[in-house]
Amino acid sequence: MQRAKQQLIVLRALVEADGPLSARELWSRLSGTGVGLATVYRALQRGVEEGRLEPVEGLGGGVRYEPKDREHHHHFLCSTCNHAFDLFGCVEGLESLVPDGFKMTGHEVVLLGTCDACAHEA
Amino acid sequence: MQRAKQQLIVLRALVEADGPLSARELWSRLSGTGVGLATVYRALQRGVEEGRLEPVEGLGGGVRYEPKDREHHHHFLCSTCNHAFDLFGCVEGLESLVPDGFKMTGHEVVLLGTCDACAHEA
DNA sequence: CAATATCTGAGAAACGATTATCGTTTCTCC
DNA sequence: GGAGAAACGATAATCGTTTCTCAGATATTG
Repeated sequence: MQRAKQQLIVLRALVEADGPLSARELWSRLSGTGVGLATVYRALQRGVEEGRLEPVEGLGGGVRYEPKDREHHHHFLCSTCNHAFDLFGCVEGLESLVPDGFKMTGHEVVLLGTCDACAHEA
Repeated sequence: MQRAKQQLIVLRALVEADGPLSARELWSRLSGTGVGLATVYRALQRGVEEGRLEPVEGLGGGVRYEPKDREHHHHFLCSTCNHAFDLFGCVEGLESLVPDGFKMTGHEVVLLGTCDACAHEA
């Protein structure tokens, strides 16, 4: 088996994904490549250290990761397949929610529902 | 020690909170009452089963709970003290983010930053 | 008050996610 | 090609969270 490029395989799979992936989601997409779960974690950890990846929490169960060079966006979480999709665009009216004395430095928006594929099944 | 009302103590503490609490956050607020962590989990589990409580995920680390009878609202997560605060009001423009074929059934908005108390320290 | 069912706190156990360890393989550089 | 560094996959160890177990306390019913 070829080595030393396993971490690149991991990062490439993340770049090609249409949304943030958890370590295990990523690993299951690499079945057949022989890449071990430990290597997936190593690639994610290094990616974050080097500033290439961004950990994404708040999508139900565990941390997911996405490339850091994406434009500002949010996510859609399918409650059937539990997959997270990138959504481009943003919302308005956030500032009016902030209480006096609080300082907002960022925001997250998650839409919940059913993705296209899952809506057509059932 | 008085018994049989321990679960009420737990639920009351949750109602009085200004945001959703995790099991451990709730428990630490009850130090001095003698209520055990297991009882906190039991009260939370029963509260959810009976429809009184709502689990809230996506606020960084573990599930939090809040009374289900609150009006539609969102949360502010202080990145210093890690406390979650309720925010009343909502935002506009969510529908435009939904991709074709997807069906949105709900949404979550989390504002990140520093709460009033933490902003005045440092 | 007695019999029974429920509730409780403490700690053990289970669980999933992540990290550390190990012997081996591959890479880099000369 | 060879030496040393780095990366690899498998699996064990760790960590925080949640659930389970158990003996005793409390409430309920009659």
